[in-house]
Amino acid sequence: MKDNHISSSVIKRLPRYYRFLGELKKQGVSRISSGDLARRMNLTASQIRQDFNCFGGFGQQGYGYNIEMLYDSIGNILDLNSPTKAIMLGVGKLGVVVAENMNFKKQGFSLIGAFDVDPAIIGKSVSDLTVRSLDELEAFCREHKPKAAFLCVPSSAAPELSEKLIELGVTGFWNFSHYDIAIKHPEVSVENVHFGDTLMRLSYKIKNQ
Amino acid sequence: MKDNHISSSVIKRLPRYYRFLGELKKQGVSRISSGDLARRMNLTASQIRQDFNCFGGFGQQGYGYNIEMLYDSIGNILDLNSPTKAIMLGVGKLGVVVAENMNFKKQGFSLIGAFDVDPAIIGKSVSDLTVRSLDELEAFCREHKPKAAFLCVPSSAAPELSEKLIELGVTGFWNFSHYDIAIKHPEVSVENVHFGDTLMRLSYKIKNQ
DNA sequence: TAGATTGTTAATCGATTAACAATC
DNA sequence: TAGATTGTTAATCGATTAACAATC
Repeated sequence: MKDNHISSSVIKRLPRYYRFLGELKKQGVSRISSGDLARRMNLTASQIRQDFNCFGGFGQQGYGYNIEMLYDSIGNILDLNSPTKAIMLGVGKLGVVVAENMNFKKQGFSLIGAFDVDPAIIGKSVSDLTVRSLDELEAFCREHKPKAAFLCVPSSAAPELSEKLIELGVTGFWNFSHYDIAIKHPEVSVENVHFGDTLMRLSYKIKNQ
Repeated sequence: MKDNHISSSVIKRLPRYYRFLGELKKQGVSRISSGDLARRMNLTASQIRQDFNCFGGFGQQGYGYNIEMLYDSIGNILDLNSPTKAIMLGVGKLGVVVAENMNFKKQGFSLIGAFDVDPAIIGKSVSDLTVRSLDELEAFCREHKPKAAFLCVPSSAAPELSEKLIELGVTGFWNFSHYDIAIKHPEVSVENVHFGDTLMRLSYKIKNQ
């Protein structure tokens, strides 16, 4: 498993491969050819072989790929097996839904804290955690050193908060706000979840289909 | 505004341009150069000029771009000004949060109905609508002809439901489930919102940053 | 006019697809 | 062995960047 520079186009596709292979594994399928997988996923066999080759030769000529090995291997590349400590900032309705509907463990994270500024929310419990006051953030981070932050706060609160989190050692953001963290801080990792953007794209597609 | 084939890479960037320009407009800025916008958005000036040129020459040499014209023009390309009728399927916690936190009007949609199978949910009101039983779906669609569906149901319910919706005239899906609608139906438009995929990518990025 | 900045062409870079020899 | 399917190289395609003449 040589992970020495996998292109970002390949990385974007990995979670989808991971889901499809996980599904096949669950169904008890043990091997699959690039052609068969291509048909199921609506890709070309060529692309699948190129992609899978980035991280070591798990295929076997004349036979195909071993699903379990491939699945585990993608999981390792995505680092899903050594949970990254994460905290949630902003536990409004969105935060609660996100916290309670995700299986963070399966996706490489462990949620170890949740923070809010609203006295009506502080003290509530969310997915086995008690929501803390934002005042406790600094002490908490110095003690537990979370590496990731799930940002479910309003955009207006995001600039100051992200600044503080970076100072406290956070290096990755799962960002639901519209504030663009990466512009001031190209050194941290950011995954934006922008519902509105996807809706606007859908609007375009429907009109132009 | 010649919309005769804008590449999909450009389309993906349009919502972000739209947000940044909307912000500038709100701040009362009336013009901007590609260089200045590039700095703010972390893009190259060249790319911005190429992108904006796809849909007509709104720039002026020696001066820059008129923000209001550009903003409106992108809004028109994305078709945000003639709302597409949409219905929501599945009004669990996620559905409620989505329905109540989005400003659909601003993003080109009008939510005209919401459906669920759970008797405990049917009858509740969500964002000015009363949740209906799924039994009413067919009659409702024949009468109101929604073109878009927001799919907030479990993945297991998605295949059958999407099939039915397509029969009833839906041509666009905002899909929160993991079921891959596009494979069986390449003719419909789909925007997937896959939280888990973005989390896995974040996991990779944090590890490899 | 001089300076600034676009529109657009050409050059570069990267990603996808096609092809086929290697090999299980 | 014969058939299937990979690994990998080469060809194609598309997207991004660079450069500069056009022009406000």
